[in-house]
Formats: sequence, structure tokens, C-alpha cells
Amino acid sequence: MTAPDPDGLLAEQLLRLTRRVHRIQKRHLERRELGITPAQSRLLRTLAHYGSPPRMADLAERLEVVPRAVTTLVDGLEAHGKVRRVPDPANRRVIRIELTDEGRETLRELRAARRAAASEILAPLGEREREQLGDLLNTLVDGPPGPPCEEGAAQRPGNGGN
Amino acid sequence: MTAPDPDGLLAEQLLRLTRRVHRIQKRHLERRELGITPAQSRLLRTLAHYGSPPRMADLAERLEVVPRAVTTLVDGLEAHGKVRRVPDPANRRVIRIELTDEGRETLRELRAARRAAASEILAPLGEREREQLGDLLNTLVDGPPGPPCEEGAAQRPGNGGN
DNA sequence: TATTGTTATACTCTATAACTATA
DNA sequence: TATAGTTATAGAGTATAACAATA
Repeated sequence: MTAPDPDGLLAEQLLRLTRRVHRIQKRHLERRELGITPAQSRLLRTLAHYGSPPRMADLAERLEVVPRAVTTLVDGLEAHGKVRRVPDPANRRVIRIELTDEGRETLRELRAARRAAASEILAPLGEREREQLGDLLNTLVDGPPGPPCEEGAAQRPGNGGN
Repeated sequence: MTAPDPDGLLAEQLLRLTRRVHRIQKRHLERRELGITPAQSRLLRTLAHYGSPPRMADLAERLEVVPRAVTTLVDGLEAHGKVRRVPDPANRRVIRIELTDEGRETLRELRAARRAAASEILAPLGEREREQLGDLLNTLVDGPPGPPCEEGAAQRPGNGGN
């Protein structure tokens, strides 16, 4: 039982953490009563990173989901007045997603919620450890220098993140 | 834009990683065609950690979900012959969950799947970094020495992990 | 009354497939 | 034909609430 499979154990912990992160984030979001779900929050924050309004397809890729999933999220956000669908004059198939003023307002609250969730999750870690973790996560999330897995890449909706 | 909120960014990356971990794990599971979902897999592996068959409630706490969620997972696993519900003679309210032989067999395949998923996820990290990450995750997941957040602990289904 | 697990229900998240309208 | 987004559908995962059996 002493760990013939350290990576497996690591994955195990990662999975556990994964669920906890989601749960905590959800709780903090609900507390603010913004009518925003975790996935919507993620889309909204992603939106803020763009210089100019991205297409649905851009968001799908960045969020690593299929385009159809973005439709649902944008539907919800638009219904709450947080974003706006704007047809692209240059290509009439394209729809661009714009943050509304209310969306920007919400974003501020989301940042506060995120900060609170982060501080709860990261409570057991000290300053130095957080830096370490940050570095590791950056490498993990952005870093895959190449497709690591050879097997038939089936349905993955996007892997070249960022 | 230079990051006035490092913890928030950290949380952001954690969230991103979180989704990716789930997606990758799911893909690896589907590839093996065991008829096991990620959550069922987690329950099964959790089961293996117990010396004697745990109660539903024990599993709920360990998995950090509400007991009702365990019912669904056990239903699925039992239907596939991976586990067995055994009434506890000492307390007739209690049901204990036992791994079947087939469940143990499946567990071996799950370990292989987990290992494959881990190696894909952790590909960008070297030996040393994995160790670091492992330590940090252990601290994060098992470590919260005390409830870090004072606000009304609403519905969290279980926090005293492990 | 408190505990254990369940039935009933609902919602979020995301996938695939088929369709529409462009290009 | 290829691209962008959609309608339709399905399934995983999990929550709350009300309830039954037992303690």
C-alpha cells in the first residue's frame, strides 16, 4: 500500500480537489445571488480577457467545450442582460459576444467571489506554496508542448487552450 | 493587468485544470468500455480503501457528496455487478457496500485507466515537479486544519475529508 | 426524536446529431 | 463543400424535500 503508483495517487487527489473546487465555487456564487452559474461565470470572465468581442467559436475553443455548450451559456447570460449577441457585419454567419455594462458590473462581483473561493480553497497553503502551485498549474494548463497522447483523439472539443 | 489578484488567477487556473482533468478521465474511461462513469469509478476506488465494507453514509462523507448521490452511484454499480448491497445485521437501517469479484477485476482496469489519464495530464511536469504537486495537493485536500470560512456553512455535504 | 437510506424531482453542464444560413 | 451557430435530445452528476424504516 505504499504507493507503487505515485502518479495514480496524484490523479486521485487531483480528482478530489477538482470536485471540492467546484463545490466551493458554486457555494460562493450562490451566496452572491447573481443568478450566475459556475460555467456562466467562467464564460463571463473569459470574455473579459478579449480585446474585442470574440465569436462563439472562439469562446468554445478557449473554454474547451463544444460550440453547442456555449450557446446555452450565452443564452443564460443574455437573458440576464450580462452579454449581448452582436452579428458580425463582415461575415453574417458569425455572432460576436459583447459584455454589457451590467455584465461588467457583475464581473466585479465575480472577481470578489472568486477571490473568496480561492482563499477558502488555498487556506492550507502558505505564500510560498501558493506561488509553487501557481507555477505548476500554469505549466499544466498552458504548457502541453505537444499532444501527449497518441491514441485516436476522439471527441476532445479543444485542447490547444489559451 | 499584471495581476493584483494572484490567488484569483490561481483559482482560475485551478478551475480550468479541473475541467480538463474531468474530460480526460472521462475519455480514458470510455475507451475501456467498462460501463463505468467517472463518479462510479471514484466510488469504486474509494471502496477499495476501506478495510471492511463501509455504510452508504461513510461513502457520502468520503466522497463529499450528499447521501442521495451515493444511492444513484451504487445503483449503477450494483446493476453492473461491481458491488453488492449488504444489510448490516447489527443495525437494520444500515446498508454496507461490498466489492464483488467482478468489481475487484474492474478496479484493476480502472487503475490502468487512471494511470493513463494521469500520465496525459501530468505530461508537462517532470519528476521533481510531480512530487511538488503531490505534496501541495495532499496539503490542500487533506490538510484544512480547521474550517477556514466563517460564513454560514450552508449545505456543504461534508468537508472533513479523508 | 434522530438516523439511514430511499423515492421524487429538478437543475447544471456538456455531448452528439441533424438542421439552417451563410460563405 | 466547409463554416458558424442553432434546435433537439440525451445522459452524467448532484442537490433539496418528503418519506419509510429503524433506533
